Formats: sequence, C-alpha cells, structure tokens
Amino acid sequence: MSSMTYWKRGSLLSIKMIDIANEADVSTATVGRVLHEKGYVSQDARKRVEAAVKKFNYIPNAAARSLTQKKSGIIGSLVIENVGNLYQRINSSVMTAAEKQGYHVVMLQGRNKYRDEELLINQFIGMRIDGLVVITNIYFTDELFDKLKALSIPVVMVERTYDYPGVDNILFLDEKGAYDAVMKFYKAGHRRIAFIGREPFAHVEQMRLDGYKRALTYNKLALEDDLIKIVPSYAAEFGKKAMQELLFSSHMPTGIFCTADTLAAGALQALYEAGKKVPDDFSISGYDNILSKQLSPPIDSVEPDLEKVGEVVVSLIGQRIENPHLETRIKYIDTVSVSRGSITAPNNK
Amino acid sequence: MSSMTYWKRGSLLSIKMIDIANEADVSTATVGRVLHEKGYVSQDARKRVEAAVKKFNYIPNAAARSLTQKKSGIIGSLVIENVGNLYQRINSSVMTAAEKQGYHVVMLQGRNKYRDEELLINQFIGMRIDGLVVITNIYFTDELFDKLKALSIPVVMVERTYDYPGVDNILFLDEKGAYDAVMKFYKAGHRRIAFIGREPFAHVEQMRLDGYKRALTYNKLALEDDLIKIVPSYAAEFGKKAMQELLFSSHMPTGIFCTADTLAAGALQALYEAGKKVPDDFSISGYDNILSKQLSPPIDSVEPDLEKVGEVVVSLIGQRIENPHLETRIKYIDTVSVSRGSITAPNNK
DNA sequence: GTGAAAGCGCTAACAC
DNA sequence: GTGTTAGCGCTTTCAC
Repeated sequence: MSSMTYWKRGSLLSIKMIDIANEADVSTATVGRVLHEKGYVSQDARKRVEAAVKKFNYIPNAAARSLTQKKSGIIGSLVIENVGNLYQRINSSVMTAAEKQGYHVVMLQGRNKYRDEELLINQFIGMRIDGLVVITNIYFTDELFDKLKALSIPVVMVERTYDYPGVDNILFLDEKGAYDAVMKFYKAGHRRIAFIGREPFAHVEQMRLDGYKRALTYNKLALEDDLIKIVPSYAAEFGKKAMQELLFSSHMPTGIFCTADTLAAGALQALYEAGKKVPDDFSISGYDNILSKQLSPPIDSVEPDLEKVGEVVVSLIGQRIENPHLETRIKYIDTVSVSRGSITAPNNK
Repeated sequence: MSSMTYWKRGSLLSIKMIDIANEADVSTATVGRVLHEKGYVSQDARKRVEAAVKKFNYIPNAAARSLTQKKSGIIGSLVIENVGNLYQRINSSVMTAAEKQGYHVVMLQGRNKYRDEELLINQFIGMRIDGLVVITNIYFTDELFDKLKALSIPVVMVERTYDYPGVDNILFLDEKGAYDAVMKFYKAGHRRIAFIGREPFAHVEQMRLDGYKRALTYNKLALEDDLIKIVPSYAAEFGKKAMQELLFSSHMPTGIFCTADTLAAGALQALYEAGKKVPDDFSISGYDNILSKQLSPPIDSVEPDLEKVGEVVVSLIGQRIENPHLETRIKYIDTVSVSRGSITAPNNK
C-alpha cells in the first residue's frame, strides 16, 4: 500500500521453540507447558527445558504467539507529544497494572505537526492490540471508533470524554480538585480569586471552572467576569497575557487559580516582569503538577491519584474484553492537592 | 513463565486477507500484490481489491506479516519516564524518518521506580524489532547487548555512549554547545562565569564541562574551582543548592551556565528567594530547552538539531541491517543556541 | 496476470 | 506426563 524500502534482515539465527525442544529432548508441547506453567511436566523435563531456555536466551516470538492465541497480549497506549510528563506517569501506572494481568503496554506517540491519530490507530489495529488507552488531547472521530469497535477492541479514554457507546472514560475529579484549590485561597483569607483556564474544548475544563464557581458561591463571593480569564490554549504565553490583564484591572485579585501548571508558569512570568512576588503580593496555584515544582517559587498544584489510574484503566479493559456489550462507564479518580507554600494570607495593601 | 490471567478475547470477527480475496473474487496472492504494489495486477482486479479493502476496513495482521517476512517492520524506541519532553521530540523525529522507510516506531517506557531495562528489552526481542533506539538515561549491561547482538538487532544510543562493539552512538555536540553558550556570557561582558552541572556519569556531562573550560581558557579566564559546581543529579533542588553556594561565595559570579534546564530552574529558585533578578543581577543559561521557555524569566538554552536526530538514527539502523558487521560508529549532531534575553551585560556593582 | 500451496513459530486439542 | 498435529493470517515461489 506504500512504497516501502525495507531493508532485508541479515542472517536470522533466531532460536525457536523447536530448538529448545531438541536441546531438552522433549516436544514443543512440553516446552510450551513449562513456559506457561500449565499442564503437567515432570521435574526432570522441566529442568532440562529451563536449562535450554537459559542456554539459548530463548524468548518466544510474540508474533507467532499472537497469531495462535488470537490475542496479542498488548495494551496500546496512545499519547501525544509535548504535553508535559503527566501522560508518562499515567502510562507507567497503566504498565504496572497491566503487568499483573500478563499484558504488555506499547506506546505510540502522535506528533504535534501531524494529525497522526488515524495512522496510529491503524498501526494498533494491525498489531491486534487487546485494548487501547487514549491519554489526553487526542483528536478523534466516530470513524476511528467504528474501526475499533468492529474489532471489539476496548477503548478507555483518560481525562477526556468522547461520547461513543462502549468507549469508557476516566475522569479526574476536577470539579472537586478545583473547588478544593479555590477553598485553599479562601481559607487563607483571599476574597478576590481569579481563574485562568483554557476554553472548555473538553469536559475537564468545564469541570474546573464549575469547581471554581462552586467554591466562590459556597463562600458567598460574587462571580465576577473580569476575574475569569479564558484563554485559547495551555501555552504559558496565554497564562502570562491573562495575568497581565489581571494586573491592569481596576480591582486586582489577590489569588490566582490556574487550571494548568503551564498557565501558572506564564502567570509567574507576568508577575516577575511586574516585580510582584509570590506569595507576598499574590498567591497562586497551578494544576496537574507537572511543572509546579520547578517554578520560581515552587507553587501549589493539583494532581490526580496516578496509582489508581492504571488500575482502573486495566480493569475497565479487562471487563470489556470479557463482555464487550457492557454499557459505557465513566470512572472518577480522586485528586490530591499538593502544597508548596504559594498560597498564604493576602497582603493588605 | 509467568502466571498470567489473560482474559479470553470475545468473538473475533476480524477480517482477513481471504475475506478480501473472496469479496474481490481473486486469490490472496493477488490481494497481496495490490497491497504491496508489486507484481502485475490487472486494473480490473486491482479496483475490486481496493474496493473490498475499503468496504471491510481491512488492515493486515501485523503478527502474520511479521512471521512470514521474518521482519517486524518495527523500530523499538526505549525511553524512560520523567525526563522532560526532549525524548518525546526525539522520538517524533525518529518516527518521521522511519516512516519514509516503511517502518513503524513503537515506544516502551521504563519506569523510574523499577529497573525496567531488561524487561523491556525482552519485550522488544519478543516483538522481533528490526532495530532499537535507546533514548537517554537508561542503564545497560553487556548482557543486554549480548542478547540483542545474538539476534543481530541494530542498536543506536542517543545522547549516551556505551562502549559495546556494534552499538552505534549519536552524540550532540555538547562540547561546542557549552562552549558557545559560555561565549555568549563572555561576549556580553561576563568575566566570572559559573558552571552548574551533573556528575560526569556519562560522556555528555564531561563534554559540557570541557566546552565550558575551553571557552574560559580561550578567553584567558582562570578556571576557578569554586565557580564549578558538580551536583549528583539533574533535579532542580540541586541546581538551587549550587546557586545558593555561589551566592554565598566571597567572589560571586555574574553569569551562571547550567548544563540542564532543570538545574537552571533550581538556580532561578535560589535567586528568587534571594531577591536577585535575571538578567539584572545575574545572567543565566540552561540546556536542552525543555523547560527554559516556561521559567521566570524565560532563559537561554541549548538545543540539539532534533530533525536531524531521527534521520541519523534511522540511517544508522538501516545500514547495520544491511551489514551487521559494520564497525561501531559515532555520529555528532549539531546544537543550536536559543536566546531569550537572559544573558545581558553584567551589572557593575 | 493469477492461483495453489508451502511454510513462518507457536498453541492447544487430542491421542497415547 | 508427553508427543503429534492442525491450524493462526500472511507472503512468496512456482505453475499455469
């Protein structure tokens, strides 16, 4: 389908099962039995097989296994370049949970410059993955899901919802995360708390805004439009610009809640340029905890319970493999507030 | 070998070649011919095959192809969690170059908490990858390379050298990168330029230190031990600590060259706490350009020519597939200085 | 131009 | 307890 210029692979001295069988003087069936720890094998035969495996450094050909088992043992993880390290940590969490079920996790990374989604989904389908996790910010269409569904490959989306029957979603409790963060400002004494967030292109953003609003309302603070800055992307420059606008407003906030560490990083840049100090002049909080530790000063942030994510992903996939017709599920993962001293009592000016 | 609790996969309605062949009323051989654009196929048959492929959304089973071709068409990319986004960008670059050769890139990510290297290499070997790229900070042993070598899987290490015959290395011109960065300080008027870097656990670090020294020497500046801070890791906290020491020294530097953005981030934290401004009080430069844009203020950094990396990786692998006995090669990739105004003339105090 | 058929390395059902 | 064997889905040689 494409004009590939494959190189031919050199000598293929690869050891196979039959080599192990011969060496151990048994059949391949017996080798299989010891490899998969099922069925009866005499101590004696087992010993010989194990020795042969070790001697030849034998590792089974996954393609062949996949072919006969009608199952690759692979969970695909679709990620996108340049979204900080949160997805890396989520991916690690999925790996840990997947291993316990005998699954491997393979990552395919979309590039920023391209719309790689379809390409990568096709690659995954080619691999006949047994399940797919989609981590953050990937652009999907129904057709892509149709393909996946036709092969009954379970799909779990993390931190993004996509309304397609049978596609399970994992969401972080961002309404609560935002609420808690804003409450920290309130409890520290802040009464004018600004919100810097991205356009609600996805559910997450709306939830963070909702949490912010609920915290204000709960504390009988007015929702003021000029305290709410909605920017087009998470890029730091937009956080900076939003902060600059806040600095120029007639009625400045004392607390700045950002729905992303990157936005907070930008806000800090604006404060830096303006000669304002954190937390002396302004208190601030980020979100996602990907960058906040390295900023000047390190700032408070909100992080999902990452350990949990992997477990939930894998269990959702497992359940749907068993029963593809399960109704769509949405699971919520708790968030944790990380404190670094960037929220203190406001200065009375 | 492990006690897996695989779930059984449900109905496998997966379309296969024979289904396409039947639909198009040809043989599987003909389907193969049109799929791979080789051999003669009549316009008529080709049309029907293409229609059938489209109709069924047919995607060949990679495992089966891999089995018959004795070649997976996969380049493995071994990365490690939590090293910022440089590896993500390198990986993208490799993808772009690999695609042109008909290869796919599959990433396996090592977790921080574990020594995953062996596990992941085994997984790659199981997949019978045709080549392996190792990107940054992975701990290797000769045994691991022995395994890879036994299967004649070409290995390219990026940004790290490992002295094993046949393992090719890609290094960034870090001696020059560091030299250039330090020269920027000099040209701006700095005469006391500090170095904050990691222990030379790998070649890269030594090169960065060498570049620093060469720049000083070239400009007839003395190498002063108390201006050179060697810390145990790239973590921001060490950059901070080193900067604090520099602030307390009797003869403070005016320029701070850090061999990592993370170290620079830490140095900025120290300056922030001390109430010092950049570039008014100190000029500073980071390295790797992973974080520098988001710091307060954004700082100068040094970045490798990322586009090039992928091309070189893939060509090295290709050449070694053709000829596994090539002698070990080391390729150098140029670095580029990124300016953001964090280096200016020093204040005369 | 096109098809038949022999594997690729492994698994699993079945026979012994 | 252990071996035999028939596939898994695809590629590729060799006939026709």
